[in-house]
Amino acid sequence: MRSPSEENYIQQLSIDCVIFGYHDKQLKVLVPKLVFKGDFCALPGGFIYQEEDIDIAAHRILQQRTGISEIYLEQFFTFGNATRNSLEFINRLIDLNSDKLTSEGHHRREYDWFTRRFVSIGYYALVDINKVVPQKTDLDESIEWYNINDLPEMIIDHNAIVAKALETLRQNLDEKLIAFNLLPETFTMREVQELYETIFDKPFARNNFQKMILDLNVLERLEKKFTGAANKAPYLYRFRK
Amino acid sequence: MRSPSEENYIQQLSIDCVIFGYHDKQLKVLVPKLVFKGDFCALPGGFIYQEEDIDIAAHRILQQRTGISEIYLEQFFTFGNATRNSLEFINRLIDLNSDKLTSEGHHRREYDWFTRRFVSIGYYALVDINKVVPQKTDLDESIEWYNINDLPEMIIDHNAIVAKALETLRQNLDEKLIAFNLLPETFTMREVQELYETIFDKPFARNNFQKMILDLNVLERLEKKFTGAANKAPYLYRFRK
DNA sequence: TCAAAAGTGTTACCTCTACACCCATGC
DNA sequence: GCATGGGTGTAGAGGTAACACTTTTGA
Repeated sequence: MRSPSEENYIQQLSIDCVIFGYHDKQLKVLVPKLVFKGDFCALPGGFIYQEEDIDIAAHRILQQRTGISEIYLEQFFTFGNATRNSLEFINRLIDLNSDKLTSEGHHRREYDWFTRRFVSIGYYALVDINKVVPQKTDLDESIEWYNINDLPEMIIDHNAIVAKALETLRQNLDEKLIAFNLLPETFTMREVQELYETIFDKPFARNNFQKMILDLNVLERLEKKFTGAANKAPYLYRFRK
Repeated sequence: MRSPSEENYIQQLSIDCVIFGYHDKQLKVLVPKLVFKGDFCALPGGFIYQEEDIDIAAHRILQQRTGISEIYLEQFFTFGNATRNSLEFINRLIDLNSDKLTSEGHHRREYDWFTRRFVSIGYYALVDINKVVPQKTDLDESIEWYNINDLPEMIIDHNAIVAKALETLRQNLDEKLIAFNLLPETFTMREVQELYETIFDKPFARNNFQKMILDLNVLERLEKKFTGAANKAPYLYRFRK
């Protein structure tokens, strides 16, 4: 793998992705941790090739990290404060990892590439968490799902980027009917409701919620799902586009 | 004034502004036409200094073109198709203006700067059209307000940028109470209604509209406005933040 | 038979809409 | 007085929220 400074990327422009998943009544975000000492966490991100649409670049980055190609993806905001650079982060990283790194030749170019001020285009993705096998890059020590309320501290403004992504997700959820991207192929009405309650962090009345969702006319009712529990078996539903 | 290629700008990143005004029951957009032969129109735009927030850059560009500094301004989308470059436009411009231009030295650098692929951050502004004195730059032959339904053909994807801006404006209008930025300091209820009808391109019932707007609790009722017409004088209102 | 959870119905309430009416103004 | 446009009131429609009830399931 070549270094960013050797690739034919647009300079000082990056893409950062907030990948939302849902499991166990928790909204989660996929966050890699870098191989370097110091517990540096950063959103999955990347750069844009000279001849590449930004949407395509975002898809490429997403596929790299999740292993799946059909992903719901939406641009939501572009972050461009002048202070958005990795200088502080990179210097601390070098300080803590001086054994592995030298600051000459090749590394010098990398340093110059990474420490400049970047403008970053934010995308959020909604994925079925069961279909994703998180993929590490060479630079990742690990990549994990974190509960959105329990995110690690991330570099630069990445925590703020997640906050803005969540805000946009809430605004778009009803209008664009995108919540189902977070669920598996089939699901019960209770699961939909719990997802909504998690995203909006508030309860919904069960009967009214069911009515509201069914009135959207986007769900197909399938057979019942027998769970073995001592109660009426719920129907399964499938989202139809 | 120095040329863009000589300034310390971020490369391949630009800002384009859709400046909305309102007059005579028409929603208008401020569009400059370039000095060169060939009727080239382009949205007011510019570039971002290395040490400048993108919001500040947008304000700077706006102030340059409108002469006013307190402007309602909002980022709405970032346009980044790989085909977004001015190559075709610049070549046609040079063809048509070969008498004024040479392609050597200084101009060569300019050519290289302008013909690369650009990613552009879109902002829309809402201004009181009476307060604006449109300002030409060195490169503008003219700068004029165009009805949004009667825009000239603009370079690259600028017409599409306006369309997306209008879409966003409609979405944000009610929630963010920003329509009043398009009106003068004081206005009648009829003027507010006509503005809304223009933006949404549909009629509203007069009494219900009044109730809806007053229920927002953001207007202050002032004295009556006697127009000389043979009917009841309407109240003036002021928007209070 | 019972508890738990799913499905459905019903009513009260609020909001939005359409219609109606009255008021001020200048001719 | 009268035409014109502005301001306000009100009943009906439609939608939302709260409550109630029935059904299914396995222990």
